[in-house]
Amino acid sequence: MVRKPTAAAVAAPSDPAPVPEHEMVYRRLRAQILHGEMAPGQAVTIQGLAAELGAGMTPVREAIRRLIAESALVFQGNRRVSVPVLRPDNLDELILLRRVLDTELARRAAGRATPSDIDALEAIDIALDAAITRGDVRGYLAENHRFHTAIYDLAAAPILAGLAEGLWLRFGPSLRVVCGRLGTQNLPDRHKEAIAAWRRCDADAVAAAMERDVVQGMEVIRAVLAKGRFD
Amino acid sequence: MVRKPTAAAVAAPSDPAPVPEHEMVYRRLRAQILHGEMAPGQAVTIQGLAAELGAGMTPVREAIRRLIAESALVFQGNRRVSVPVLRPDNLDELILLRRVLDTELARRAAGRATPSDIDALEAIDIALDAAITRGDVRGYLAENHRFHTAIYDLAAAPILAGLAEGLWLRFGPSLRVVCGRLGTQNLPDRHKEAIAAWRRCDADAVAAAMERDVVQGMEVIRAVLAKGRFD
DNA sequence: CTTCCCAAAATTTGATCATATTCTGATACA
DNA sequence: TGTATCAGAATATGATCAAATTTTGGGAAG
Repeated sequence: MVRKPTAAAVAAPSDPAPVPEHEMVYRRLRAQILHGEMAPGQAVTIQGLAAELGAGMTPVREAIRRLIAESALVFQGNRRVSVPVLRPDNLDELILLRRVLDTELARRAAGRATPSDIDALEAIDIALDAAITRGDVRGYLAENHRFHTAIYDLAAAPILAGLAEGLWLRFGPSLRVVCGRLGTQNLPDRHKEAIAAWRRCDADAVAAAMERDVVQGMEVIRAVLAKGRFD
Repeated sequence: MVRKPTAAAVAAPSDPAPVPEHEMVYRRLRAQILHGEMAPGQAVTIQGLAAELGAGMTPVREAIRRLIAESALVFQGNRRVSVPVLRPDNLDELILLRRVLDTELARRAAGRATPSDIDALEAIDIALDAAITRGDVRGYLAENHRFHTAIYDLAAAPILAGLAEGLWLRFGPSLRVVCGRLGTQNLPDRHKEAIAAWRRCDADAVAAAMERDVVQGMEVIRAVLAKGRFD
């Protein structure tokens, strides 16, 4: 019954391909979208990506399908695929969803976080501040995402966390545009309020702080989106 | 070299491939999962499905990838794929999500539905009642899903609707198990309350009725899930 | 003599690639 | 302006390789 994977678990020092190539391509493309390295509206071709990433067509194809299913890419009816352009009415829905999901996840995380978990969150927030004062857009986006993802992981609610994580893919491309216009100085950051509330074990205050953080962040996107038409 | 551009253009009476094959396979598998034709925990193999559906490996492969991305199927670490088994803690999250999404979508739909839209909803509900009294499980599942989907479409909120629709894939396989144990008689149906409220243009009452409908339906699943262990 | 367990062959299944076919969009020509 | 042709890209097939599970056979212990 109980099987002992004799050699597979020991994992030889030279691991040639523990994760398949379509998974690697997926993660890479996902990271690019998340960090705003692909412009909204940009066309995506299988053969182009295959050549660019030095991968075969089949793995690239599967990665693209997966990203389309997550709405990180859009299939344009004919056989074209592109990075989606965020519209103001879409943003309204995203704000509503993040208000619900991020606050619920933060509330659950508040009931489960150990002091060392909170220390880890604070460490991420410090790195985030450093990126802001450094004017490092890429670093800000990465640390901010890491902060929220850490909360998702603490909540022990895989379905909610998966949906919340999926939302980031939708506004990722636009985030880069926003930061490119505003710089990192004027970005809101309610993380310190949340951390303080966490230390007090005040779940309601944590949720409230996260809601403010999310709404303010999304409103910044909305403001830039409404002002500049980048088609 | 020698091309036959005419063959496709003449378009025989039976349209051979207006939609690509991977899309056909996807829709078919999705429908099977949604209608509970695949048992929770059942293994899914590419080659098995390819043989069963008379399709090539590549289209089946892409359809499975897509369904995995929607969490309609699960990738089990090694390279095996199976229909997910719903656990009670997952159900808690699904109930929370459906309460939020279905009520919000119903509220938005309430502000936009025309009288003929409401008539269409009522027609679906009548067909649903007929399926219940007939004891037709398959028909009940189909009409119930159609009812809620029609509301999603009316709400004009594509992101919310997409997420709500995606949730159905998660409890679809279990729904069939539930109906197999209970029959169709004891299933709750708050649709008539909702339709009456719709006619009064009372958005709050519509949302409240939908919330009761959703919660009662999901609680039925929870009760059966907690009672019978079907592994 | 039977039973259990471990190891290695055999089968099944997934991953990747090269190739052929079909479709879309655009350009050139009338 | 409208039509025909062409290049480019996506879809689909089958073959090939790699990995994992299952089966099978032999030996040791009871």
